[in-house]
Amino acid sequence: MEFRIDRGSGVPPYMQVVRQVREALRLDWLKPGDRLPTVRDMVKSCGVNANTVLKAYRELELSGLVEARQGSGTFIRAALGSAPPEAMEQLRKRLHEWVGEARASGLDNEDIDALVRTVLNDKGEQR
Amino acid sequence: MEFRIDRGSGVPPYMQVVRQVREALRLDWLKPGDRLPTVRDMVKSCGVNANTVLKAYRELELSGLVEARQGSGTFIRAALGSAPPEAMEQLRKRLHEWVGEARASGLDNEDIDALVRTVLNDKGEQR
DNA sequence: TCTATTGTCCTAGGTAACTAGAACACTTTT
DNA sequence: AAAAGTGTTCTAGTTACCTAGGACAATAGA
Repeated sequence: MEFRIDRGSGVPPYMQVVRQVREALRLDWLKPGDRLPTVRDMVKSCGVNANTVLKAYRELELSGLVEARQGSGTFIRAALGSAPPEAMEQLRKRLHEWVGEARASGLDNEDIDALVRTVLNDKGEQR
Repeated sequence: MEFRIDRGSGVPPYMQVVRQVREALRLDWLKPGDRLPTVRDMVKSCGVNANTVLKAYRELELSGLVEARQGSGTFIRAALGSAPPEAMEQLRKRLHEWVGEARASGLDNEDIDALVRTVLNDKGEQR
């Protein structure tokens, strides 16, 4: 599990860590029992302060997703996988194709992001 | 043009305004000559400070997207549309279908967001 | 037992961003 | 000419978050 902290995005680093862990959980990249990087590892690899990492891990712990064991590490506690792997793969494949078409039409990542957001909002408000 | 400021997302309000304007430009919701909401309108509708709006508008002006005319308003100057409207509609339609399937598989907005991000990153790194 | 590793806590300081309130300059409308 | 609306500037204060550095507590392994 590697973390990428994007300074300048405006999103607080500790929040980026939280999101990336949740994201990995949703995609089944992390499973119960897995150990997250050490606080000190994170400090070295991401250049953030120990307190920042701690804040992120604590927030994850409060929401019940991880469990911190002093002296041993921080471990995944719950799963977030929301669909069976086969369905996930199918969806991923089709999305991949769609992105290919979008790129062929001249859209860049930001264009695609904007489009996705509006479609999600449309659908979201129809509930 | 309506703006929604999400406090608690960690993203500075002024940046959210900038992004939403750029997003509207990308989707052809805003075109050259259109006038953005008044600074004072934004203050009322979004509950942010005039300085915050000003900062957002100034950033947009520095990038050449809008033009501020003292006494009259802030106007769109350039277009950002990256694909012809027909292609855009086609892409939107197909994406809409895909989102429908994803929802049917049990994914929520955050799941979908995570999936989109990874696919974009995959493709992005293959360049 | 001893040592290294790990999570945790504390204090102090700094920066970016937002808020509040007032005033000024220019344009448009009446 | 006058009034209303608009962008702009300024100062002061507040808050959230990050940084730095050190120290403590519990666990795992030699």
